[in-house]
Amino acid sequence: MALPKVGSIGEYIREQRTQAKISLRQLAAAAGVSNPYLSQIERGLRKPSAEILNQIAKGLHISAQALYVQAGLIEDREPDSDVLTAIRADNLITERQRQVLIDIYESFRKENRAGAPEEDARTAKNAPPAPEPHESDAGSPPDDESPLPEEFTAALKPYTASSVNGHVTPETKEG
Amino acid sequence: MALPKVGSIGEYIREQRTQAKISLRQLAAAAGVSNPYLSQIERGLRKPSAEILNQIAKGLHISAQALYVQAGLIEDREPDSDVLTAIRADNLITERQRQVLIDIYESFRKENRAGAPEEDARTAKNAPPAPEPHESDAGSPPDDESPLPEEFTAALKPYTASSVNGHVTPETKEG
DNA sequence: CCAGTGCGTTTGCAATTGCAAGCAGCGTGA
DNA sequence: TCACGCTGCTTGCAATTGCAAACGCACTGG
Repeated sequence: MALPKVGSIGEYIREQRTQAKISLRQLAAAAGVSNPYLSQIERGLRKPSAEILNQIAKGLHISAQALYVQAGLIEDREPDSDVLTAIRADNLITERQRQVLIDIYESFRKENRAGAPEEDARTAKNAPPAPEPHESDAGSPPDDESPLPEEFTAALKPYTASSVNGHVTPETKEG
Repeated sequence: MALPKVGSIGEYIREQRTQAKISLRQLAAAAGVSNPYLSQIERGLRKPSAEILNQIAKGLHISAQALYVQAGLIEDREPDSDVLTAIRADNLITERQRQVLIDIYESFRKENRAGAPEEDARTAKNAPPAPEPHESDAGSPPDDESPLPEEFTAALKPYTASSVNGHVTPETKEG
């Protein structure tokens, strides 16, 4: 059981690194870890400690939280209701902006589901005990089926359809 | 290089444990770690890995994030808002989608600041409540009246151009 | 008084992390 | 062709994690 889970975090790191167009040694130097160790981490041969993980996150200029979540080290929050709840609770944006954000988020989720039926979002280590019924407040707008206008999805296509997903490993060749 | 914070995380754990009125062994059992090791962690003699930390957090029924912050493993960057925190913590969207959402949200905030610096965005009459885009034709009507708010398309402009994933051209492959 | 049970701690060891050094492959220039 | 620099990968080894077993102490009670 030691192996499989660790792999995803390694893949994720490598994905982020290649996206950033930096070499393994560069990231290793930026993160303050040795290059062979980073190599082993990326291939899932080693399970980096939290400190190393944090340094790698800094080297990649990504959120350490995202990395921990990928590593399955943070799992308290409800994964899907959190963003929507926060958006609905935010009072610094207009109602229309709120709806746009919600639609975008749901569109992303939908695209991910369609494009990657395998729940790449890292198989949950613990089965979600009870899906919290995050009921909307009284004044919530009835979200109907048609979430987004056409041009909207069209504008998002470049991110959702092909390139954003990016789990297809464009030129990850090994062996 | 030893982090001086390691002590603080131990103190924090012990604090939480005593507050919960549970013994060291009980917490060790609940967290799935050995009692001697937990003892050493609490006294700062050992630096627990992220996995152990996560298990301890679960055993304590506290947020793993809080523990990571205490351990100095997460930048204590104050969350700009709950929305951003939630977006960053979400693992059901890709990294690029995350960035798009963050950028859009910040763009909204920025526009709101410029337009109505002191007025609560919710009270702004600028935004009608819930737009109901009951589109009839899925074709491309002349965009004399876009169903999308202007701020939205403005926010998306920078991404549609080229800069979402940094610089790489999405589908400009050499073939 | 001594067995039994709980607490936190110490000790010794297998397993693992993380690194320095070195290896093989690829592209560039003399 | 060789030298150089770059890419990532493999190999030993010190240091550390994390645990099982055992220790000392306080409390209960037969």
